[in-house]
Formats: sequence, structure tokens, C-alpha cells
Amino acid sequence: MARRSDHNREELYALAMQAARDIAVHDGLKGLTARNIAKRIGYSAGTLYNLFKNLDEIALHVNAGTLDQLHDRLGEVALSGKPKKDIRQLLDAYLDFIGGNDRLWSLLFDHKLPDGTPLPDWYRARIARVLSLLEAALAPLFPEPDHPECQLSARVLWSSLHGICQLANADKLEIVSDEDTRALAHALVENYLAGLKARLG
Amino acid sequence: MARRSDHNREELYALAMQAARDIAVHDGLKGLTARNIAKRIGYSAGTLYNLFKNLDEIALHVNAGTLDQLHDRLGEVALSGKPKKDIRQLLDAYLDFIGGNDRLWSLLFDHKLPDGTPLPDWYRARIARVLSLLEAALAPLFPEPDHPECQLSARVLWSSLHGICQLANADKLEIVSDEDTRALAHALVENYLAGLKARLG
DNA sequence: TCATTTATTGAACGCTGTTCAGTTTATATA
DNA sequence: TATATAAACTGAACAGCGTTCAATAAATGA
Repeated sequence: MARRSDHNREELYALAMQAARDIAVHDGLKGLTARNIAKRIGYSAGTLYNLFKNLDEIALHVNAGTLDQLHDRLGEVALSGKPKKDIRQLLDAYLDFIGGNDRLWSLLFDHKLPDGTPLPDWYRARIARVLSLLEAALAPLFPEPDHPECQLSARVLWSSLHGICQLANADKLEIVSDEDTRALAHALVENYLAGLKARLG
Repeated sequence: MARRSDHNREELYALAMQAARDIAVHDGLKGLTARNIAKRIGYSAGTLYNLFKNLDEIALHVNAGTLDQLHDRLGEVALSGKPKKDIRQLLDAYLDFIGGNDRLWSLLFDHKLPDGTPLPDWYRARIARVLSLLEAALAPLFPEPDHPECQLSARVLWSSLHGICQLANADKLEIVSDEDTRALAHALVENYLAGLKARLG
């Protein structure tokens, strides 16, 4: 029942986002509640609704940050122009990233907007930015630089990898070890690329 | 606050399961609440807890039913012994199934047990049963009938397909049409199989 | 007929997202 | 400087959630 000047709007926004990230890292989606975030920054839950439309928006921003992190990590892989080598390196960077950020990575796919709510454009751009890294690594395989099958293959690999990691993580694949997950991911990439080469060359 | 003899335990169980399925079909996971299911069968929420340990168990049983349905549908595909042909047919059956049962299919992957809770064995068996259909179709590609890479490839295809359909469904792939989803799925299968053939033969 | 077991319920607990009247403070204006 | 306006913030409230449980009533066994 007061107005405080501890933090201005931007500071508060940053505080809330950091709190949300911290919670997501430690407790995942289930801990990401308005009252939880608010308590962590010393404000009431209602205050969050001055900064964000709703909780979904907060989750979306956390996820956008994760996509950016992933983009930066994958961006560190220096492309050699040899797709097989480059994709392998991207894959390892991807697996390392999700190994070290498993709760954030889960949130990326566990959080869903209500039915019929489209993803905002600024969020879609984050996805496209990651996909473009894959496209760049795959491009040398195709005759033209922006062959439609290049975009398609980037999406196949991205979503397939997601499926493998998600089901393996949820223990829904009748597999045993973390090594098995890596083996699945590598088999996907190796065979898919070998298939591309065989069919195109 | 009474005892009723409208239904015995088994009938009640069946009623609750059917109600849960109906709700899942129409409203997905978000509509699958104890009070919702109870209202639909004319009992109170507490009664459900005589039949099931908790809501998760109900969701698990709905999902087991969906896996059985999927298994039956895929089982209708007559295997020719030609992996490419057979896998293509299985893929089409799979895509048809999830096209006609999208909410049930989503529940299969949206619902998660609390952290650290293992899937019960009877549920894992349902997954294994579906995977074995894929293994049977892939088997002719490998020298021995139960080559380890055959099991592995079945898991790669199953989880990759899941990833493609899930991300496409959530509109997280920057794709446009349902046809694009089919194209991704077919690209996965075609290239993966071509790769297997190239590497093994 | 009476005791025991079983089925069922409604109320309750502690959560959830979200809204909002009410209050306090900062800022702009006169 | 005094006053009006705007902005920030809170606590309580609402309707919902999963789950538990004392109380009740009916069915069953003795």
C-alpha cells in the first residue's frame, strides 16, 4: 500500500527476470509461480502484473534468453565448410549445452501458451536465428546456397534432436544411460547426413 | 454422503476412464481435472481417489490406451520385408493417427509425472510394444535379426518423429502448413534410411 | 437384529493465476 | 510552496486446482 523508489521500472524488470531464471534453473516450470518470483525480489505478486501481461510472458522471456544462450554457444563453433564435421561439432555443443542447462532446456519445450495463442514474432525470430546456424552448416551439401531442402533439413535435425533428448530425458525410450542418448543423437545425424549425401551426390 | 449401488467398482473405473478420455479428446490436459471427471460421471471428486492413486495415474491410463490404439493401428500395416516400403507405410499410419487424435497424442507427451517418479513397468511395456513394431520393419536392413543398431534406429525414428510433430504442432518450427510437417517427417525417414543403407551395405 | 465393513460426500487445506480498490508516494502544475 | 494528478504497490479477494478426511449411510455378515 505504498509507492517505493527502491528500483525503477527497468531495474525491477531485470530483477524479476533474473529471479524467474533462477527459479527455473532450480525448480523448473512447476516452481515458476507469480508468488514465488515476487517473494524472491521482495515485492508482491501484483507488481509483476505491472511489468508483464501474465506469467506466460515471463516464461516466454526466460525461454528467449535460453535460445539466445544456445545461439551464442552454437555460434562459437567455427564452420569449416565440411557439413559432416560442422554438424557433428554443433551436435556436441548442443548436447553439452542441454547437459549443463537441463532445466532451462526443458522449460523451452514444457511451457506452452494457451490454445490458439500464437507465439509472438520476437520469439519466433529467436528460433529462426538458431535454425539459421544449422542451415549455414548444411548449406555446402546443396547445389544452391538456399536450396529449400537445406532449410527443411535444418528443421528436421533440430526437431528430431529435440524429440530424442526430450523422450530420453523423460525416460520414455527404454534406454539406460546418458551415453545411449548421445548414441541416438549421433545415429540420427550420421545417418541423416549420409542419406542426404547418397541422395544428392 | 451415502453409499450407492449404481455401479460396482469395475463399472465405476470404466466410467471414469471413459470420461477422462472424452475430456482429453475435447479439452486436452488442461481440462483433465478431478472435479471435471467426477462431474461427468455423476460422482464427487473424492470417489476418484478410491479408484486411482491420483490424477497422474488417470492420465497415465489414458495414455496407455492411446499407445494401445496406436499399436493396433500400426499393427494393421502388413510388413513386406522391404524396410523402405514398410517404414513409409508405418509413417503414414502414424501421421494419420495423430492427425485424427491430436489431443490424445499431445497428452501422451504433455503429461509428466512429478520429478523423480519413474514410469511404471506396465506403462513402459506399452512403449516397448510400439517400438518393437518399428524394429520389425527395420530388421531386414541388418545382418543379424536383433542387431543393436536396429533397436537404436527404431528409437531414433520414434523420438525424432515425435519431436517433429510436437514442434510443428506448437508452431515452433517456422513452417507454414500441415503439408510441411509431412514433408519434414518424410525427409527424416527417407534420409535416415538411405543413410543406413549407404553405411551398412 | 445388530455390528462391521465399505462407499461416498462435502468441507477443508494450501496452493494457483489474476484482478482491483485502496493507499502512499513522486511528480507536475499553479 | 501548496495542491492536483499520476504512478507504483499491496493485500484481499475470486475462482479454480489436487488431495485428504471426518462424517454418514448403505450393504453385508453374524
